[in-house]
Amino acid sequence: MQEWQEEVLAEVRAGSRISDRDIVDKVRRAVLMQRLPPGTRLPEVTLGEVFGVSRSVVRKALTRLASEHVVDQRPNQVARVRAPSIEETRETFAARRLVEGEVAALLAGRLDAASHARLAAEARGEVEAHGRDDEPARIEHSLAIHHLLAEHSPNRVLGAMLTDLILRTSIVIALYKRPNLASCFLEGDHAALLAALGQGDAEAAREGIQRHLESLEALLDLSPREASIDLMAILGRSREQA
Amino acid sequence: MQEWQEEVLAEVRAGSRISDRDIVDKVRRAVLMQRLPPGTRLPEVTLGEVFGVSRSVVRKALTRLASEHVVDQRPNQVARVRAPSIEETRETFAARRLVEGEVAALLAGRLDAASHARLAAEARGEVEAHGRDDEPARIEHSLAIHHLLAEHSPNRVLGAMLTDLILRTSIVIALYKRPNLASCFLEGDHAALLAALGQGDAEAAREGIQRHLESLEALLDLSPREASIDLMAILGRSREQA
DNA sequence: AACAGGTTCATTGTATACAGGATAAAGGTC
DNA sequence: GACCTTTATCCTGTATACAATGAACCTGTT
Repeated sequence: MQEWQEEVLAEVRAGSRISDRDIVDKVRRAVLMQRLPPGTRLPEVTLGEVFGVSRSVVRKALTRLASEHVVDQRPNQVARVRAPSIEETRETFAARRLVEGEVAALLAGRLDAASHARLAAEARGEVEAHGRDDEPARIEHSLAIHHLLAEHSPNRVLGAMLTDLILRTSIVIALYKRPNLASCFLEGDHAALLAALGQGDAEAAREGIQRHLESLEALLDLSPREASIDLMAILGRSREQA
Repeated sequence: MQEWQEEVLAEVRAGSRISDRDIVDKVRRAVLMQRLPPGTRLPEVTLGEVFGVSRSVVRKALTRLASEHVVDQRPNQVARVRAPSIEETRETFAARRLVEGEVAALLAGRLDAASHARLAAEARGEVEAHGRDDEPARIEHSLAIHHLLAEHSPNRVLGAMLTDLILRTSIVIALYKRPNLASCFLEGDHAALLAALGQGDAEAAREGIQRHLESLEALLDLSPREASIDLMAILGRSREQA
């Protein structure tokens, strides 16, 4: 809670106006980048001081983050960064396969040239970043691809659901990535997907997405943690004072 | 805004403690029952007086309702009951077909006896209520069936998404139901679904759900409204003083 | 040394006050 | 009479104060 306060404070001094949406964005991003590990306490006053606003604004932001499944907000208790279980991780991936597969199928053959070019550019950017061993940049490009799919979904309801699922899977990927793994890059997956989209082959696009997500999930370490996590959650101390 | 205030006030006097969740429940229910038609203004102070709490609690409730897509909350403007467009209605139904179909497929053959019995009882209750021409009761039973599916979904993430979609489709059904139609009852659909679930036939269950939802959507009047709704939304007055 | 009890502190829940923005009504102009 | 401007009112945005709950800690006992 000490180091990142300073980081955010710096960002705050640069930008002048702070609203609840800014707080949501910054916290979401910090969770995604693992600067705020799961279980981190997020007291309202502290956050208020960090962002230079009062508790009212922070409270609204926290409620929103809770509805995005980023933080856990329980009555009379400090909000904490959520730690999705292994089971929930599997379920989130399954849900995303279903939804993103459908979105890709709907999108097949219906992408305008500009959007397709934009997607292709991001895909190129991803392989290039991977070549440079620049994993953060690679992740940005990869996320951009999937977010573009969500944005352009002909079905906006599914698109919004997909946006949520992309965030949630990103969080659990960061959480459960095998530590020895340098990158979660799956060579050619995105290119193949774009090809299927361009050719208008809906089923190929759907299966391309689904296989891609299955491979991604397989890269994670989802072996049961000998109930250590459960014990932590139940009698848990010893994580927040670090 | 006058009549339902009294109703709610009565309910409030009965139950003693009021929290934001109670407000969410009551407003959600009122919207579902069309006691709060789309576009209804929901000022924070008024709601506060109705429920006997201050704006803080009301604000939290409204934010939650907004995240449930029940109300529209825009900066510096009064919250209003949301009026989903015809296009969004179609998209919501499509999303629900996808998600509920998958949930049904996952659930096929995996329902314990008690849950199956509960579902069967609700289905019987529905036909019985329909026989009595008691549409509100029929709706309750029908909703109970679908909510049970969502609750028992092996994939809890999909289950939560389904709960949200059930609410949203219920709202648009109330909104776009053909006025001459007495009931949205589809004879045998639920029974057939239960049979497929009991036999463990995943694909039959999925298709049963999907056909059921398609029939439901077909019962609605989703013909374009000659842009009258759009004009209303854009230059709109003249709806709230009623 | 382990445990039960009570006490203190940290943190959230709720209400209220004031400031700013949006809407609606009144007044003035063409 | 229609249109623009001005003003008044309503309503939300934000901050702050007080109450209430929960967690940590300290103490006294066995």
